[in-house]
Amino acid sequence: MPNIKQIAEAAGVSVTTVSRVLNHHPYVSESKRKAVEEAIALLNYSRNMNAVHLIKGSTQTVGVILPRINLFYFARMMEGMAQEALKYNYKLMLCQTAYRPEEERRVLEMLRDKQIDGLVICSRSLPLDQLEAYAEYGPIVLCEMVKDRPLSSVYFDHYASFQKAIIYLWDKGHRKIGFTIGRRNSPSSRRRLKAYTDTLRTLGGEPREDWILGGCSDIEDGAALVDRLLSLKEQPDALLITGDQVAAGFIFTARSRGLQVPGDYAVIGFDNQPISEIIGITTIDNRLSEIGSRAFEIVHEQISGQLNGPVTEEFSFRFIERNSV
Amino acid sequence: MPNIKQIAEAAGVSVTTVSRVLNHHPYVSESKRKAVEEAIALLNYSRNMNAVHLIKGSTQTVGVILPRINLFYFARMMEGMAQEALKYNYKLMLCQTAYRPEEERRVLEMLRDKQIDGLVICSRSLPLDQLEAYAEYGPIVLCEMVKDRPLSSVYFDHYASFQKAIIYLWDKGHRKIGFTIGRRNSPSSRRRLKAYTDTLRTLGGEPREDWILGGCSDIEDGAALVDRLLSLKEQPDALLITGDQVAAGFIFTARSRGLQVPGDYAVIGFDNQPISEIIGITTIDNRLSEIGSRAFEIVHEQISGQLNGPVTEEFSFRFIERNSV
DNA sequence: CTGTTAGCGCATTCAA
DNA sequence: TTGAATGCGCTAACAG
Repeated sequence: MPNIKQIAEAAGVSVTTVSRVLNHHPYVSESKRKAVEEAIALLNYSRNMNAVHLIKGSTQTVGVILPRINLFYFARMMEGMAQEALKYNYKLMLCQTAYRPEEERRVLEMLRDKQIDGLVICSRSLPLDQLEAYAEYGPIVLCEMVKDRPLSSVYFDHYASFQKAIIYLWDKGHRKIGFTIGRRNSPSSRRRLKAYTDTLRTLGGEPREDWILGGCSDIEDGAALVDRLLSLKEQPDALLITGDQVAAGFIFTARSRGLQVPGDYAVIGFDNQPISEIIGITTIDNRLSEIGSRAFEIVHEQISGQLNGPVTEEFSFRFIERNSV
Repeated sequence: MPNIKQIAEAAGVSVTTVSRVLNHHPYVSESKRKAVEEAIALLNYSRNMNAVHLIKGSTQTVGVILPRINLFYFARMMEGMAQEALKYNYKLMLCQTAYRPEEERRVLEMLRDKQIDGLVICSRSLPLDQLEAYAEYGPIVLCEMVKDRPLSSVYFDHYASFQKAIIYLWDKGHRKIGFTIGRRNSPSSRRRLKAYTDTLRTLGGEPREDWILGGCSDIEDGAALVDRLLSLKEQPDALLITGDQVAAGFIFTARSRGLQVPGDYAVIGFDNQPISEIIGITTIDNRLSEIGSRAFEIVHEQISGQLNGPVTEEFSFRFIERNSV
């Protein structure tokens, strides 16, 4: 592969001139530009971008931390980011960490080592303090509620949406309300738990530990939920299921066992995933794709200096009434 | 951010020595190693990886071309790749191209420009000839059947699986068989079309143009399929639906309209997606995750020189009989 | 408008 | 076991 010097020689100009035409600078005579372009074509030249990155100190690449790409929740966010990245000609480094702290740390180190210019964290296991230590190396945006830290945050209010859903169920006459979560100890799960406890207490209901059903991320988990519920001493009559795929798995399996949804169980799903419309699941749209694109956009604005300091943006949710309650 | 020179000064050694401890070379005295490590810790130093990439001529990064990450088919492959990439400490650059040729080309140029060391193409719109031109810059693996070209290929046999499914339907007494596809003109779709035509002709059946239903990628498309079918003059009584999400959308919507599946329509899905087990869809497992991980592995083996020249690997499929036929 | 020159931060040959 | 010197390929300040 030829380098810039060889192009300069072939075109009979200096490397600077070659660099200028490469970067579309003005002040290059038409004749020399032609000569350079011809040499480039002739020798099939292309820049070594690593040299450009080295000199510029940036890579036009943003990293994305998520546990698993093959979950609707994250795939949808990623899609939003990818669309945005395309606009600005940025690249996305996908880092599927499976919630392993050491992998998350490796990505943070990529930020420090200048392999990426910024970072979006969809979900994490590392404590905020550890993330914070890397904020000096480049913008970091979290897709969860974070305030008063050098980290940006784009999120949707899990607390308020849970509250809304619980009140809706309560108004429909349900008193035994349970809910599912993915990871037990994630920041979002903790917010939801708090909303569950607070809201039920306020209403005069009873939050119950055994109605908090962990480990529900995918459709199979929803299917397995039926048996988990049936094995409880006392069963809830309504469920908030965080993820419409999970809800769909539950509803389908429950019905195939002769249980009624709604009826035996009222269900509210989350994310307004396409399946929820088809099955008619009442759900809460938390605008994942928009959160993803906005997260990328913030990173980009911070990299390019249009935005200074961390920002926090809350997205409002949309309650969608269908036929599962 | 300090550089290697400053570390050398702080530690009272030469940059070479610093470089040696950075790269875990032997022949560094314990005392100097200590001094260097202390200086690194003290100044909070880390390497600028772009300089390393420049000098080494590689980035430990593999690009992935796919149209949309939020489709099960691609998310699953990506997951396989990501798992493999983790093993070798490689990074993955996700390039969601929406089948736009100019975006695909941009990724190929990244290969040429040394921003990525290799490339996996899950699905494409560019012709093979154009891809081939970039093969000299680094290993390219396609997830489709490609032979006798400087491109590697890991694929699952769409022809044989379609054939198998059609014969199965035929044996069950179905004579009016149609099928869905995503893009009309993709290489895989063409293979399937050929299998459809060949197999039905051999059996004495009638392949029909109006029973080839394009534009089916997601669950909503499956739901919409019901009306499309009902509006046909003559309807098929059996369908191959490429993607269990699509099949699920179809089955659910059909049933909610009072149609029977199986009964009014027999359905065979594809991919053995989790939803197919829950709904009981007869399907063909094409081992997407394995294809993804093997694709990455091949790129990696070729980058590291363990493998020379393009390889072609076919994965066998698995027919899974459930209750939709 | 153009070219000379000095780095960007690091790995590596070569000589000691 | 160590270090000086060279260069990876490119950009940009500077001088003309």
